[in-house]
Amino acid sequence: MASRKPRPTQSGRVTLSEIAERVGTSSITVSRVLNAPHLVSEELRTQIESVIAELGYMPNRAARALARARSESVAVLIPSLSNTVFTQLLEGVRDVLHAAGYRTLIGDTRYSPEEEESLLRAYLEHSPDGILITGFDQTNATRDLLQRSRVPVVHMMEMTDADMYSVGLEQFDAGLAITRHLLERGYRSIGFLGAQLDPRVMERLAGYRAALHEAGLNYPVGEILDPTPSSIGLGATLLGRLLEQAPHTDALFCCNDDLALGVLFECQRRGIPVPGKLAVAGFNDLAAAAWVHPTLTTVATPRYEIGHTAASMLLQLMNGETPVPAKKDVGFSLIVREST
Amino acid sequence: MASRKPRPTQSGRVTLSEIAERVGTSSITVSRVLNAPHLVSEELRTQIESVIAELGYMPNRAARALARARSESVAVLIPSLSNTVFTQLLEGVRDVLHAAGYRTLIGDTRYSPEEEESLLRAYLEHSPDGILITGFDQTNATRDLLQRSRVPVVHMMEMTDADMYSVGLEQFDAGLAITRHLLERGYRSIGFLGAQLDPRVMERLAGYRAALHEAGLNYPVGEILDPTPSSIGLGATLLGRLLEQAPHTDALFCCNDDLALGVLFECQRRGIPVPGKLAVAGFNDLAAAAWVHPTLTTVATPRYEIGHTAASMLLQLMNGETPVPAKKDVGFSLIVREST
DNA sequence: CTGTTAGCGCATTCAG
DNA sequence: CTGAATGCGCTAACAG
Repeated sequence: MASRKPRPTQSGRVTLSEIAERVGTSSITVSRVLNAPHLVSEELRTQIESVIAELGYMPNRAARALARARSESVAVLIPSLSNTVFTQLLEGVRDVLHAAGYRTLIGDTRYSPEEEESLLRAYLEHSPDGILITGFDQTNATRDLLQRSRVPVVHMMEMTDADMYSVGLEQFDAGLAITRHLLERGYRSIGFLGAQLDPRVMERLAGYRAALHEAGLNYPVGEILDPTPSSIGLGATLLGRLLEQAPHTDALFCCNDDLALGVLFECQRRGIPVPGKLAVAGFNDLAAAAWVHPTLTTVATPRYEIGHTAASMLLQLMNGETPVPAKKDVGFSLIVREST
Repeated sequence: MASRKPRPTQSGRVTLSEIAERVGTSSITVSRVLNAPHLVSEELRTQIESVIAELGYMPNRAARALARARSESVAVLIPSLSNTVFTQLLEGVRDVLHAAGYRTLIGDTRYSPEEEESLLRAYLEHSPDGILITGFDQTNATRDLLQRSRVPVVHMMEMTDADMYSVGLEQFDAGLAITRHLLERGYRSIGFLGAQLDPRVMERLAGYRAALHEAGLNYPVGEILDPTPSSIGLGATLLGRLLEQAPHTDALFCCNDDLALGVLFECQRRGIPVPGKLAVAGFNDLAAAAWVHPTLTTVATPRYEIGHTAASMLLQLMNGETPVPAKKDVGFSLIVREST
């Protein structure tokens, strides 16, 4: 009767039931050896284990995910892979999640909320068990997708008042702190160099302005804002722009260390003494900051810890627990070096 | 008769058959709208499409992968995520593979063949349709896994004589070229700073030695090899070691720009004129090289292009085509700047 | 402790 | 152009 052609054996890979057949048992028992070995008798277990080893059996995650409605994967969305700030964060994430048996699906949004939305849409098809996402600057559609997916989400890098799980630091306070430091050092014409202009940079800018304001100052001519991605080269360029626009600037807060390094290099090239003629501060405390000449004053941000903590919080959520507190502030520290 | 409790509806997500039911058709037709829309009548199609949009249907990749025995994902194994050399390579990979509808599973091996093996084992469970891997320094077990999986593989970064698909450059030749450049500039006591000591560094070292040899020279006292991961700080440290061990060194080839930058900074600190007293060359042409003072002579390596080309080659293999040639040499270029 | 039954969501095969 | 039947590989639920 049945005249249909069977599909060719698909993957060619060894399956649970092939192992079962070899041993003379059922596939569910083999499955148990893998997932709950204490439920299988010593004898059968060792027998099955040896066949598994012999045949080089390798479980099929797609089948498991389908049957269990859990993928054991986590989507991680960061703005950029070529910025070590985020790759260090990823290391913290990876260390926690891999130890717990999860895979990470890494997505680079290129600092674009639209790209983030599109990546999220793609990754949701994989039914991630959890999501780590950078900041709070999501499109409405992204927020909607997150909500309707009912997948636990932890936001990284910033703090918020909203009712969301998050691990980060107060970017505003950090901008405030480093600007206050410059004020304490006696600088008065303090400029600001900003690039990329993502939400964290804008918060630092707001902190900078607030610090000037509380000192009874303001210095709008010293603010250079450029939406281009940050780079050392851009730092050099923007210094040029600043010196034309506000030649009397005596100190400069750069929104990140890349810009600050570019500024330092350009100062060397132009023979501008740092900090004698111009003090320079950065943000993030990248590896070069401690070695460049003069060494760079900056704000150290605990990226690894953010990733680690956020991933731990997500683990709790994926286990059905409720992390307390829901928001963790990992803080920052002012690193005063030679450049100021 | 049937008294078993049905499983609770698993994911809660909208499925093909729910959409089919709403429209009054079968799930296979809905599937066709997604995968082969030209096979469905205009009328049914628009009707189905609107229900898909209305319900926010999202395909389940696990189910699709299981049914098609294809995951539409590619595993990418690189030594380090915190080295921009590899993140730029990943950008090339990503641009090609995402455009072709593939997801990338990124694995950071920490320069360890054993870690690489363990990651590969984990990722093979996802049935990747292809694999991109760095270099040729795999464990025997890794080679075996790759072979038996029958998944297409492309190796990145280096060249080989073996019969494998690969995209890279002759690390030996690059080391040779930059050392020849130093020789042409008249330097004779040319040292070598190496860290990490991965296969690519060792090839560059071999190229360096060959160049000295063909000039009738050798300078073993000027070779500093340290298995520690590269960093700017390590460059500074190793310079100190070199100056003790071989104070008459007049030029230095650092196995990468991180070390070279550390050397340059430390020279500034110690008041050693570059290139007056010591010429310095790096490798990779990282962003800082063109801006540091003095600007750094180095070898530019086309990382993005390697990733892009390797991914394109892998696409061909996954489509059942045979890439010709099987090995692509993307070359390198000597960038001569102020430091030599 | 072990096995049977059923089904996860989708796509291939073949028959209309 | 559309649909029914079937199975991908695995595991939850239940019954022995």
